[in-house]
Amino acid sequence: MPHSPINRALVKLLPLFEKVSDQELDDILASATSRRYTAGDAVFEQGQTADQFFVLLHGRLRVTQVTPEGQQVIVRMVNPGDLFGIARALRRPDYPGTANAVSESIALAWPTAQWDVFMEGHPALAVNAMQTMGGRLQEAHARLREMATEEVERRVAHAVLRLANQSGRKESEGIRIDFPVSKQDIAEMTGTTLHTVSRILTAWESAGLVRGGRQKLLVRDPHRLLLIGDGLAPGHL
Amino acid sequence: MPHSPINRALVKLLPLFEKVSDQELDDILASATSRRYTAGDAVFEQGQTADQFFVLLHGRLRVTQVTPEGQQVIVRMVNPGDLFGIARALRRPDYPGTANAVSESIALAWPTAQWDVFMEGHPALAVNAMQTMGGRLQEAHARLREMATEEVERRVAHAVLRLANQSGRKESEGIRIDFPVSKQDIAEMTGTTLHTVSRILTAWESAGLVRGGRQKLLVRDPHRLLLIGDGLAPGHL
DNA sequence: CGGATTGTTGAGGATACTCAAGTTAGGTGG
DNA sequence: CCACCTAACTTGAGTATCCTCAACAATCCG
Repeated sequence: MPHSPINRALVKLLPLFEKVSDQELDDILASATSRRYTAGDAVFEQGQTADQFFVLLHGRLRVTQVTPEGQQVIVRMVNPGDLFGIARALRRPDYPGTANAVSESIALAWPTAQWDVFMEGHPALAVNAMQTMGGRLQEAHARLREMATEEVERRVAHAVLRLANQSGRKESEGIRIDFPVSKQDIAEMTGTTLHTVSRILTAWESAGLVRGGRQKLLVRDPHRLLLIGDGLAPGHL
Repeated sequence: MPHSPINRALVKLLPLFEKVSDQELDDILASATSRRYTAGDAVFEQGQTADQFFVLLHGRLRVTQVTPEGQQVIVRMVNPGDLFGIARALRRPDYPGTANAVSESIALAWPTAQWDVFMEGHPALAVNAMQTMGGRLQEAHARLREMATEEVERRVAHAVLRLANQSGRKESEGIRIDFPVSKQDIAEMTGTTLHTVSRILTAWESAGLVRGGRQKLLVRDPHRLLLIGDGLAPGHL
């Protein structure tokens, strides 16, 4: 599969490549390889030497970190168009987390050495990459603020809304999270246990806010969920 | 005070300007102004239009965010050499937090409009700035992981160690945090209350790990603190 | 049709918060 | 220089949230 020629049209519209000329883009794509991953596959693992960085074209990835004690934390979800595995930009020799495909995924990969070349040679790309990191930093701070100040139910509400915004697809009955999410996953995003998540979601389901199922999630009433997230709706009746 | 000529030697050694030529540096400094802040002063406030970005030359700043409910969270401490207030890099029109001097401080300031000019015109600077953001992102993730998985005492241990590493000065008896830190501050860094911090620190003081005082903190035994942080030493007894 | 993964629900208990005094330290003005 | 005032801190008691432990049910997959 590697070294198949990559179609410029596929990536031209990604925000990451905004204001990058066709000429530059061809140059950039020349050193890329395309890879396919099936659900469950690891794109890279925590601690491994960071010899590549990636852009996700299709699918979803879950990036996790494992604590020394073996507890897992979900750092973020990678959505199509996202840059990931950019350990090099952090001047790290290894990947700080593990990236797993949660559904069938396709990514472009470049050798790490290309990073600095791209950054120095394509200022527009550098600005876009910086913006990507900025967005990620803001999300991390938002989550920190939540973890520091909010009770579990509100954190779960925010996590679910974030999933709906980033990876939701509108359906007749609400917003569907269009990849498999387990209660354990939500627990690892919010710093709680799957038990607590289960209790909260069943309560919400009774209230008609969401509809769950085995690794399925449909948000029926985002507005009321937002109220819960902001502490303006009951919760602990 | 503004528009006094700025000495190149003062900033030449900062990591941010590594590999930036003298020529470029002069160009960059030409549009900078230098400002002084006394303890307590706000450099900028949350929500304010981000018309400048800064580099701290001397002193310490505390960057906080306030939740809609009025709870404060300390996002980070700014140390000499650090870039801060770079809302522009995040494509934000306003500052996402408030920066207060905790001790006498001096900073360089540039108009926001210069940001893109610098990034496009000085690739070395762009790479360094990206690295700065990368470091910050890693710290945010580390804190997230802590908040998600660790109990309060361990989080406090990590926060204190982080302060010691970033802003500590070696003394005969240990590592002194060389600016005023209150228990409230530590609480706002770790997502707990000043009461709990007080209880933990007095316990540590009895054990000879630290020595406290009104807004004072001296780490006497970083090694044992690290053990507590990693969950390898008692704590709750 | 088993086996495994995922999810549900209950009971009990611990961590850490809230509420409530009170104490100490530092700065300020008389 | 001392008295006072405030901000920072200490400490105790009661309690709520949420975790742990435990058993069981449902769903998916081969």
